[in-house]
Amino acid sequence: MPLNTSEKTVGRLSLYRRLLQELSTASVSYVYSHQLATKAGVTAAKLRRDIMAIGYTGSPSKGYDVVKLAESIAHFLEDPEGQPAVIIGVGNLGRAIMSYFGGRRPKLQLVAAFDSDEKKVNRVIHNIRCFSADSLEEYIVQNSIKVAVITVPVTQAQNVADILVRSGVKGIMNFAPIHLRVPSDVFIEDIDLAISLEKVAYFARQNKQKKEA
Amino acid sequence: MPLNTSEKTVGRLSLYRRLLQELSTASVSYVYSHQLATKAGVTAAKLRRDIMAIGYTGSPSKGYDVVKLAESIAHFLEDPEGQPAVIIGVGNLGRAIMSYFGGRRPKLQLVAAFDSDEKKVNRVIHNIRCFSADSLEEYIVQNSIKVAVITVPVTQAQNVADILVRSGVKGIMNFAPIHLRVPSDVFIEDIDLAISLEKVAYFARQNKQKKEA
DNA sequence: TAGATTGTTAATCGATTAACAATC
DNA sequence: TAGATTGTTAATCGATTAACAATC
Repeated sequence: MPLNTSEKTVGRLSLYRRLLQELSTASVSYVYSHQLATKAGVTAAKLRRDIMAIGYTGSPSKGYDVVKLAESIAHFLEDPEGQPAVIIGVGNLGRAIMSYFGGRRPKLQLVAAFDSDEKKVNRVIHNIRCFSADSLEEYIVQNSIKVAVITVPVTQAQNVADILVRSGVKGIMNFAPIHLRVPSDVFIEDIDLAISLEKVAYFARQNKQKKEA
Repeated sequence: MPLNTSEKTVGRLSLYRRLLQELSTASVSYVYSHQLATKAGVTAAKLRRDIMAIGYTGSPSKGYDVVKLAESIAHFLEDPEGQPAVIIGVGNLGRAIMSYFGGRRPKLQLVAAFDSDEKKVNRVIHNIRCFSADSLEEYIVQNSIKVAVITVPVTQAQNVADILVRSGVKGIMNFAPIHLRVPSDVFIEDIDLAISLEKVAYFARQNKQKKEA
Protein backbone atom coordinates (compact mmCIF):
# COMPACT_ATOMS: atom_id res chain seq x y z
CA MET A 1 0.00 0.00 0.00
CA PRO A 2 2.00 2.96 -1.27
CA LEU A 3 2.10 6.17 0.76
CA ASN A 4 2.71 8.42 -2.22
CA THR A 5 -0.76 8.09 -3.76
CA SER A 6 -1.65 11.38 -5.41
CA GLU A 7 -4.42 13.65 -4.19
CA LYS A 8 -6.42 13.14 -7.37
CA THR A 9 -6.17 9.37 -7.12
CA VAL A 10 -7.44 9.41 -3.54
CA GLY A 11 -10.38 11.58 -4.60
CA ARG A 12 -11.27 9.19 -7.40
CA LEU A 13 -11.01 6.16 -5.12
CA SER A 14 -13.47 7.82 -2.76
CA LEU A 15 -15.82 8.31 -5.68
CA TYR A 16 -15.44 4.72 -6.89
CA ARG A 17 -16.32 3.44 -3.45
CA ARG A 18 -19.53 5.45 -3.33
CA LEU A 19 -20.55 4.14 -6.76
CA LEU A 20 -19.70 0.59 -5.72
CA GLN A 21 -21.87 0.94 -2.62
CA GLU A 22 -24.77 2.06 -4.83
CA LEU A 23 -24.26 -0.98 -7.07
CA SER A 24 -24.07 -3.17 -3.99
CA THR A 25 -27.43 -1.96 -2.69
CA ALA A 26 -28.80 -2.66 -6.16
CA SER A 27 -27.58 -6.26 -5.74
CA VAL A 28 -24.96 -6.05 -8.49
CA SER A 29 -22.15 -8.53 -7.84
CA TYR A 30 -19.60 -7.76 -10.54
CA VAL A 31 -18.78 -4.67 -12.59
CA TYR A 32 -16.43 -4.09 -15.54
CA SER A 33 -13.94 -1.25 -15.48
CA HIS A 34 -15.63 0.62 -18.32
CA GLN A 35 -19.04 0.40 -16.61
CA LEU A 36 -17.75 1.87 -13.35
CA ALA A 37 -15.56 4.37 -15.22
CA THR A 38 -18.56 5.71 -17.14
CA LYS A 39 -20.40 6.40 -13.91
CA ALA A 40 -17.35 8.11 -12.46
CA GLY A 41 -16.69 10.14 -15.60
CA VAL A 42 -13.17 8.78 -16.16
CA THR A 43 -11.56 6.45 -18.68
CA ALA A 44 -11.49 2.72 -18.00
CA ALA A 45 -7.70 2.66 -18.18
CA LYS A 46 -7.39 5.34 -15.52
CA LEU A 47 -9.79 3.51 -13.25
CA ARG A 48 -7.85 0.26 -13.66
CA ARG A 49 -4.64 2.12 -12.84
CA ASP A 50 -6.19 3.59 -9.69
CA ILE A 51 -7.45 0.22 -8.51
CA MET A 52 -4.13 -1.43 -9.33
CA ALA A 53 -2.45 1.20 -7.15
CA ILE A 54 -4.17 -0.09 -4.02
CA GLY A 55 -3.21 -3.64 -4.86
CA TYR A 56 -6.65 -4.94 -5.78
CA THR A 57 -6.97 -7.41 -8.65
CA GLY A 58 -9.99 -7.96 -10.87
CA SER A 59 -10.98 -10.93 -12.93
CA PRO A 60 -10.66 -10.81 -16.74
CA SER A 61 -13.82 -12.87 -17.09
CA LYS A 62 -16.07 -11.23 -14.47
CA GLY A 63 -14.58 -7.78 -13.90
CA TYR A 64 -14.40 -6.44 -10.35
CA ASP A 65 -16.15 -7.95 -7.34
CA VAL A 66 -18.36 -5.04 -6.19
CA VAL A 67 -18.40 -5.79 -2.47
CA LYS A 68 -14.77 -6.84 -2.18
CA LEU A 69 -13.47 -3.86 -4.14
CA ALA A 70 -15.54 -1.47 -2.01
CA GLU A 71 -14.09 -3.07 1.11
CA SER A 72 -10.61 -2.86 -0.31
CA ILE A 73 -10.97 0.86 -1.03
CA ALA A 74 -12.50 1.44 2.41
CA HIS A 75 -9.56 -0.34 3.97
CA PHE A 76 -7.24 1.93 2.04
CA LEU A 77 -9.06 5.19 2.78
CA GLU A 78 -10.37 4.71 6.27
CA ASP A 79 -8.82 4.45 9.68
CA PRO A 80 -10.18 1.21 11.21
CA GLU A 81 -10.51 3.00 14.57
CA GLY A 82 -12.49 5.86 13.01
CA GLN A 83 -11.55 9.52 12.67
CA PRO A 84 -13.66 12.05 14.56
CA ALA A 85 -13.73 15.56 13.08
CA VAL A 86 -14.74 18.99 14.34
CA ILE A 87 -16.07 22.11 12.66
CA ILE A 88 -15.27 25.69 13.66
CA GLY A 89 -17.75 28.41 12.68
CA VAL A 90 -21.49 27.82 12.99
CA GLY A 91 -22.73 30.34 10.43
CA ASN A 92 -24.91 29.65 7.39
CA LEU A 93 -22.23 27.62 5.66
CA GLY A 94 -21.15 25.85 8.83
CA ARG A 95 -24.70 24.70 9.59
CA ALA A 96 -25.11 23.45 6.00
CA ILE A 97 -21.91 21.43 6.32
CA MET A 98 -23.10 20.05 9.67
CA SER A 99 -26.33 18.97 8.02
CA TYR A 100 -24.40 17.45 5.13
CA PHE A 101 -22.07 15.33 7.27
CA GLY A 102 -24.32 14.67 10.24
CA GLY A 103 -23.95 10.95 10.94
CA ARG A 104 -23.05 10.19 7.36
CA ARG A 105 -20.24 7.72 7.80
CA PRO A 106 -19.46 5.81 10.99
CA LYS A 107 -15.70 6.04 10.43
CA LEU A 108 -15.68 9.76 9.72
CA GLN A 109 -18.03 11.92 11.77
CA LEU A 110 -18.39 15.50 12.87
CA VAL A 111 -18.45 15.13 16.65
CA ALA A 112 -18.41 18.77 17.77
CA ALA A 113 -18.90 22.33 16.53
CA PHE A 114 -17.30 25.51 17.87
CA ASP A 115 -18.30 29.15 17.69
CA SER A 116 -17.33 32.36 19.46
CA ASP A 117 -20.98 33.47 19.63
CA GLU A 118 -22.15 32.55 23.14
CA LYS A 119 -25.75 32.37 21.92
CA LYS A 120 -24.88 29.29 19.88
CA VAL A 121 -22.96 27.51 22.65
CA ASN A 122 -24.61 24.37 24.03
CA ARG A 123 -27.19 24.31 21.26
CA VAL A 124 -27.46 21.04 19.33
CA ILE A 125 -27.64 21.62 15.58
CA HIS A 126 -28.17 18.70 13.19
CA ASN A 127 -27.27 16.36 16.08
CA ILE A 128 -23.94 18.08 16.68
CA ARG A 129 -23.34 19.95 19.94
CA CYS A 130 -21.91 23.45 19.73
CA PHE A 131 -19.14 24.42 22.17
CA SER A 132 -17.46 27.70 23.02
CA ALA A 133 -14.48 28.63 20.85
CA ASP A 134 -12.52 29.02 24.08
CA SER A 135 -12.66 25.28 24.66
CA LEU A 136 -11.44 24.35 21.17
CA GLU A 137 -7.83 23.61 22.01
CA GLU A 138 -8.69 21.58 25.10
CA TYR A 139 -11.30 19.53 23.23
CA ILE A 140 -8.95 18.70 20.34
CA VAL A 141 -6.13 17.62 22.60
CA GLN A 142 -8.34 15.55 24.91
CA ASN A 143 -10.12 13.78 22.05
CA SER A 144 -7.07 13.45 19.77
CA ILE A 145 -8.86 15.18 16.89
CA LYS A 146 -6.84 15.12 13.67
CA VAL A 147 -9.42 16.43 11.16
CA ALA A 148 -11.14 19.84 11.19
CA VAL A 149 -13.39 21.99 9.01
CA ILE A 150 -13.00 25.79 9.04
CA THR A 151 -16.10 27.84 8.22
CA VAL A 152 -15.29 31.01 10.15
CA PRO A 153 -15.01 34.47 8.55
CA VAL A 154 -11.77 35.12 6.69
CA THR A 155 -10.48 37.46 9.41
CA GLN A 156 -10.45 34.66 11.99
CA ALA A 157 -9.34 31.77 9.78
CA GLN A 158 -5.58 31.98 10.29
CA ASN A 159 -6.02 32.33 14.04
CA VAL A 160 -8.23 29.24 14.13
CA ALA A 161 -5.77 27.34 11.96
CA ASP A 162 -2.93 28.20 14.33
CA ILE A 163 -4.91 26.80 17.27
CA LEU A 164 -5.77 23.65 15.32
CA VAL A 165 -2.17 23.00 14.29
CA ARG A 166 -0.90 23.69 17.81
CA SER A 167 -3.38 21.16 19.18
CA GLY A 168 -2.37 18.39 16.78
CA VAL A 169 -4.79 18.62 13.85
CA LYS A 170 -3.20 17.21 10.66
CA GLY A 171 -5.89 17.79 8.04
CA ILE A 172 -8.04 20.89 7.46
CA MET A 173 -10.93 21.49 5.08
CA ASN A 174 -10.88 25.27 4.68
CA PHE A 175 -13.80 27.31 3.34
CA ALA A 176 -12.30 30.69 4.24
CA PRO A 177 -10.95 32.53 1.17
CA ILE A 178 -7.38 32.80 2.42
CA HIS A 179 -4.17 30.84 1.96
CA LEU A 180 -3.56 29.40 5.43
CA ARG A 181 0.03 29.21 6.60
CA VAL A 182 0.59 25.84 8.23
CA PRO A 183 3.53 23.41 8.63
CA SER A 184 4.18 21.18 5.64
CA ASP A 185 2.97 18.08 7.49
CA VAL A 186 -0.57 19.50 7.74
CA PHE A 187 -2.84 18.83 4.76
CA ILE A 188 -5.11 21.65 3.61
CA GLU A 189 -8.07 21.24 1.26
CA ASP A 190 -9.18 24.68 0.17
CA ILE A 191 -12.75 25.07 -1.00
CA ASP A 192 -13.09 28.57 -2.37
CA LEU A 193 -16.68 28.98 -3.53
CA ALA A 194 -16.09 32.43 -5.02
CA ILE A 195 -13.25 31.19 -7.19
CA SER A 196 -15.28 28.17 -8.27
CA LEU A 197 -18.26 30.26 -9.35
CA GLU A 198 -16.01 32.73 -11.14
CA LYS A 199 -14.41 29.85 -13.03
CA VAL A 200 -17.83 28.59 -14.08
CA ALA A 201 -18.84 32.05 -15.24
CA TYR A 202 -15.60 32.46 -17.17
CA PHE A 203 -15.86 29.19 -19.06
CA ALA A 204 -19.58 29.65 -19.68
CA ARG A 205 -18.64 32.93 -21.34
CA GLN A 206 -15.70 31.50 -23.29
CA ASN A 207 -18.08 28.99 -24.74
CA LYS A 208 -20.26 31.81 -25.99
CA GLN A 209 -17.29 33.54 -27.57
CA LYS A 210 -16.27 30.36 -29.32
CA LYS A 211 -19.70 29.92 -30.81
CA GLU A 212 -19.85 33.48 -32.03
CA ALA A 213 -16.38 33.25 -33.56
CA MET B 1 -6.16 37.23 -24.94
CA PRO B 2 -5.86 33.48 -25.44
CA LEU B 3 -8.94 31.29 -25.20
CA ASN B 4 -7.08 28.19 -24.10
CA THR B 5 -6.23 29.42 -20.60
CA SER B 6 -6.24 26.45 -18.26
CA GLU B 7 -8.78 25.95 -15.51
CA LYS B 8 -6.13 26.23 -12.83
CA THR B 9 -4.78 29.47 -14.26
CA VAL B 10 -8.26 31.02 -14.29
CA GLY B 11 -8.74 30.01 -10.66
CA ARG B 12 -5.44 31.59 -9.65
CA LEU B 13 -6.21 34.80 -11.55
CA SER B 14 -9.47 35.04 -9.63
CA LEU B 15 -7.49 34.69 -6.41
CA TYR B 16 -4.89 37.28 -7.44
CA ARG B 17 -7.62 39.78 -8.17
CA ARG B 18 -9.14 39.37 -4.73
CA LEU B 19 -5.75 39.87 -3.08
CA LEU B 20 -5.10 42.92 -5.26
CA GLN B 21 -8.42 44.42 -4.22
CA GLU B 22 -7.46 43.94 -0.57
CA LEU B 23 -4.14 45.69 -1.20
CA SER B 24 -5.97 48.44 -3.04
CA THR B 25 -8.26 49.14 -0.09
CA ALA B 26 -5.13 49.23 2.08
CA SER B 27 -3.82 51.98 -0.25
CA VAL B 28 -0.94 49.92 -1.63
CA SER B 29 0.01 51.14 -5.14
CA TYR B 30 2.62 48.62 -6.29
CA VAL B 31 3.36 45.00 -5.42
CA TYR B 32 6.22 42.67 -6.37
CA SER B 33 5.50 39.23 -7.77
CA HIS B 34 6.95 37.43 -4.76
CA GLN B 35 4.87 39.51 -2.34
CA LEU B 36 1.61 38.72 -4.10
CA ALA B 37 2.68 35.11 -4.71
CA THR B 38 3.28 34.57 -0.99
CA LYS B 39 -0.23 35.71 -0.18
CA ALA B 40 -1.64 33.43 -2.89
CA GLY B 41 0.46 30.44 -1.85
CA VAL B 42 2.20 30.04 -5.22
CA THR B 43 5.71 30.65 -6.52
CA ALA B 44 6.61 34.05 -7.93
CA ALA B 45 7.52 32.52 -11.29
CA LYS B 46 4.11 30.90 -11.64
CA LEU B 47 2.37 34.13 -10.77
CA ARG B 48 4.41 36.02 -13.37
CA ARG B 49 3.55 33.39 -15.94
CA ASP B 50 -0.17 33.70 -15.16
CA ILE B 51 -0.09 37.48 -15.43
CA MET B 52 1.94 37.33 -18.60
CA ALA B 53 -0.74 35.04 -20.05
CA ILE B 54 -3.36 37.79 -19.91
CA GLY B 55 -0.99 40.22 -21.58
CA TYR B 56 -0.30 42.43 -18.59
CA THR B 57 3.19 43.82 -18.10
CA GLY B 58 4.81 44.82 -14.83
CA SER B 59 7.66 47.17 -14.17
CA PRO B 60 11.09 45.78 -13.17
CA SER B 61 11.62 48.73 -10.86
CA LYS B 62 8.20 48.99 -9.21
CA GLY B 63 6.59 45.59 -9.68
CA TYR B 64 2.90 45.44 -10.60
CA ASP B 65 0.49 48.38 -10.45
CA VAL B 66 -2.13 47.10 -7.99
CA VAL B 67 -5.17 48.91 -9.40
CA LYS B 68 -4.32 48.43 -13.06
CA LEU B 69 -3.53 44.74 -12.69
CA ALA B 70 -6.80 44.16 -10.80
CA GLU B 71 -8.66 45.90 -13.62
CA SER B 72 -6.81 43.89 -16.20
CA ILE B 73 -7.73 40.60 -14.52
CA ALA B 74 -11.34 41.75 -14.09
CA HIS B 75 -11.45 42.58 -17.79
CA PHE B 76 -10.19 39.11 -18.54
CA LEU B 77 -12.51 37.23 -16.17
CA GLU B 78 -15.71 39.24 -16.29
CA ASP B 79 -18.37 39.87 -18.87
CA PRO B 80 -18.70 43.68 -19.13
CA GLU B 81 -22.47 43.26 -19.41
CA GLY B 82 -22.63 41.13 -16.27
CA GLN B 83 -23.59 37.47 -15.89
CA PRO B 84 -26.72 36.72 -13.86
CA ALA B 85 -26.81 33.26 -12.27
CA VAL B 86 -29.52 31.07 -10.73
CA ILE B 87 -29.52 28.39 -8.04
CA ILE B 88 -31.69 25.28 -8.02
CA GLY B 89 -32.39 23.62 -4.66
CA VAL B 90 -33.14 25.73 -1.56
CA GLY B 91 -32.13 23.27 1.14
CA ASN B 92 -29.53 23.81 3.87
CA LEU B 93 -26.66 23.98 1.42
CA GLY B 94 -28.60 26.05 -1.12
CA ARG B 95 -29.47 28.68 1.46
CA ALA B 96 -25.84 28.84 2.63
CA ILE B 97 -24.70 29.41 -0.95
CA MET B 98 -27.36 32.10 -1.40
CA SER B 99 -26.08 33.82 1.71
CA TYR B 100 -22.51 33.49 0.48
CA PHE B 101 -23.11 35.03 -2.95
CA GLY B 102 -25.93 37.42 -2.08
CA GLY B 103 -24.98 40.69 -3.77
CA ARG B 104 -21.30 39.89 -3.65
CA ARG B 105 -20.18 41.04 -7.05
CA PRO B 106 -22.13 43.34 -9.38
CA LYS B 107 -20.98 41.47 -12.49
CA LEU B 108 -21.86 38.03 -11.15
CA GLN B 109 -25.01 37.73 -9.07
CA LEU B 110 -27.50 35.11 -8.03
CA VAL B 111 -30.75 36.59 -9.34
CA ALA B 112 -33.20 33.77 -8.63
CA ALA B 113 -33.63 30.51 -6.71
CA PHE B 114 -35.79 27.51 -7.62
CA ASP B 115 -37.28 24.70 -5.56
CA SER B 116 -39.95 22.08 -6.05
CA ASP B 117 -41.26 22.62 -2.50
CA GLU B 118 -44.26 24.95 -2.87
CA LYS B 119 -43.78 26.18 0.70
CA LYS B 120 -40.56 27.88 -0.35
CA VAL B 121 -41.95 29.48 -3.51
CA ASN B 122 -42.24 33.27 -3.44
CA ARG B 123 -40.24 33.53 -0.25
CA VAL B 124 -37.26 35.89 -0.35
CA ILE B 125 -34.17 34.34 1.21
CA HIS B 126 -30.97 36.35 1.58
CA ASN B 127 -32.43 38.90 -0.86
CA ILE B 128 -33.02 36.26 -3.53
CA ARG B 129 -36.58 35.37 -4.57
CA CYS B 130 -37.51 31.70 -4.72
CA PHE B 131 -39.54 30.48 -7.72
CA SER B 132 -41.30 27.23 -8.49
CA ALA B 133 -39.16 24.58 -10.18
CA ASP B 134 -41.85 24.42 -12.88
CA SER B 135 -40.89 27.89 -14.08
CA LEU B 136 -37.15 27.14 -14.30
CA GLU B 137 -36.92 26.59 -18.04
CA GLU B 138 -39.02 29.63 -18.88
CA TYR B 139 -37.03 31.88 -16.55
CA ILE B 140 -33.66 30.80 -17.95
CA VAL B 141 -34.70 31.29 -21.56
CA GLN B 142 -36.37 34.66 -20.97
CA ASN B 143 -33.44 36.03 -18.96
CA SER B 144 -30.68 34.41 -21.04
CA ILE B 145 -29.14 32.78 -17.98
CA LYS B 146 -25.83 31.05 -18.74
CA VAL B 147 -24.62 30.18 -15.23
CA ALA B 148 -26.35 27.94 -12.68
CA VAL B 149 -25.68 26.33 -9.30
CA ILE B 150 -27.15 22.90 -8.52
CA THR B 151 -27.83 22.11 -4.84
CA VAL B 152 -30.70 19.62 -5.26
CA PRO B 153 -30.59 16.03 -3.92
CA VAL B 154 -28.57 13.61 -6.02
CA THR B 155 -31.68 11.90 -7.37
CA GLN B 156 -32.88 15.08 -9.08
CA ALA B 157 -29.52 16.48 -10.20
CA GLN B 158 -29.34 14.93 -13.69
CA ASN B 159 -32.93 15.93 -14.42
CA VAL B 160 -32.21 19.52 -13.42
CA ALA B 161 -29.00 19.52 -15.48
CA ASP B 162 -30.95 18.36 -18.52
CA ILE B 163 -33.39 21.24 -18.15
CA LEU B 164 -30.55 23.73 -17.69
CA VAL B 165 -28.67 22.53 -20.77
CA ARG B 166 -31.86 22.50 -22.86
CA SER B 167 -32.55 26.09 -21.83
CA GLY B 168 -29.11 27.35 -22.79
CA VAL B 169 -27.01 27.25 -19.60
CA LYS B 170 -23.29 26.87 -20.41
CA GLY B 171 -21.70 26.67 -16.96
CA ILE B 172 -22.83 24.67 -13.91
CA MET B 173 -21.50 24.60 -10.36
CA ASN B 174 -22.64 21.18 -9.14
CA PHE B 175 -22.81 20.18 -5.47
CA ALA B 176 -24.69 16.91 -6.09
CA PRO B 177 -22.41 13.85 -5.74
CA ILE B 178 -22.97 12.57 -9.26
CA HIS B 179 -21.15 12.84 -12.58
CA LEU B 180 -23.55 14.89 -14.69
CA ARG B 181 -23.84 13.95 -18.35
CA VAL B 182 -23.84 17.15 -20.41
CA PRO B 183 -22.67 18.18 -23.89
CA SER B 184 -18.96 18.96 -24.18
CA ASP B 185 -19.61 22.67 -24.63
CA VAL B 186 -21.09 22.94 -21.12
CA PHE B 187 -18.59 23.55 -18.33
CA ILE B 188 -19.13 21.68 -15.05
CA GLU B 189 -17.44 22.51 -11.76
CA ASP B 190 -18.06 19.64 -9.37
CA ILE B 191 -17.83 20.38 -5.66
CA ASP B 192 -18.08 17.07 -3.86
CA LEU B 193 -17.90 17.81 -0.15
CA ALA B 194 -17.84 14.15 0.87
CA ILE B 195 -14.84 13.42 -1.35
CA SER B 196 -13.05 16.53 -0.09
CA LEU B 197 -13.50 15.59 3.55
CA GLU B 198 -12.46 12.01 2.88
CA LYS B 199 -9.29 13.29 1.20
CA VAL B 200 -8.51 15.44 4.21
CA ALA B 201 -9.04 12.50 6.56
CA TYR B 202 -6.86 10.26 4.41
CA PHE B 203 -3.91 12.63 4.27
CA ALA B 204 -4.26 13.53 7.95
CA ARG B 205 -3.90 9.83 8.62
CA GLN B 206 -0.99 9.30 6.21
CA ASN B 207 0.84 12.00 8.06
CA LYS B 208 0.38 10.06 11.28
CA GLN B 209 1.68 6.89 9.67
CA LYS B 210 4.74 8.71 8.36
CA LYS B 211 5.56 10.06 11.80
CA GLU B 212 5.23 6.67 13.39
CA ALA B 213 7.37 5.01 10.75
C1' DT C 1 -10.18 -21.86 -28.65
C1' DA C 2 -12.06 -17.08 -29.17
C1' DG C 3 -13.19 -12.96 -27.04
C1' DA C 4 -13.29 -9.48 -23.86
C1' DT C 5 -11.45 -8.44 -20.05
C1' DT C 6 -7.37 -7.19 -16.77
C1' DG C 7 -2.37 -5.90 -15.54
C1' DT C 8 1.61 -3.51 -17.25
C1' DT C 9 4.76 -0.86 -19.90
C1' DA C 10 5.96 2.85 -23.30
C1' DA C 11 4.62 7.31 -25.43
C1' DT C 12 2.45 11.52 -24.99
C1' DC C 13 0.89 15.56 -23.10
C1' DG C 14 0.79 19.47 -20.04
C1' DA C 15 2.02 21.96 -16.21
C1' DT C 16 5.55 23.30 -13.27
C1' DT C 17 10.20 24.49 -12.23
C1' DA C 18 14.64 26.27 -13.10
C1' DA C 19 17.67 29.13 -15.57
C1' DC C 20 18.74 33.17 -18.09
C1' DA C 21 18.33 37.46 -20.81
C1' DA C 22 16.03 42.06 -20.79
C1' DT C 23 14.59 46.04 -18.30
C1' DC C 24 14.07 49.99 -15.22
C1' DT D 1 26.30 51.57 -13.12
C1' DA D 2 24.50 48.00 -9.80
C1' DG D 3 20.75 45.53 -8.22
C1' DA D 4 16.49 43.53 -8.11
C1' DT D 5 13.00 43.05 -10.65
C1' DT D 6 10.30 41.29 -15.01
C1' DG D 7 9.65 38.54 -19.48
C1' DT D 8 10.98 34.38 -21.76
C1' DT D 9 12.89 30.02 -22.94
C1' DA D 10 14.65 25.30 -21.81
C1' DA D 11 14.51 21.33 -18.59
C1' DT D 12 12.03 18.68 -15.50
C1' DC D 13 8.43 16.37 -13.50
C1' DG D 14 4.12 13.94 -13.20
C1' DA D 15 -0.10 12.50 -14.79
C1' DT D 16 -2.60 10.81 -18.50
C1' DT D 17 -3.13 8.23 -22.63
C1' DA D 18 -2.23 4.64 -25.80
C1' DA D 19 -0.59 0.18 -26.85
C1' DC D 20 0.24 -4.49 -25.76
C1' DA D 21 0.88 -8.87 -23.25
C1' DA D 22 -1.43 -11.91 -19.79
C1' DT D 23 -5.52 -14.01 -18.09
C1' DC D 24 -9.99 -16.28 -17.43
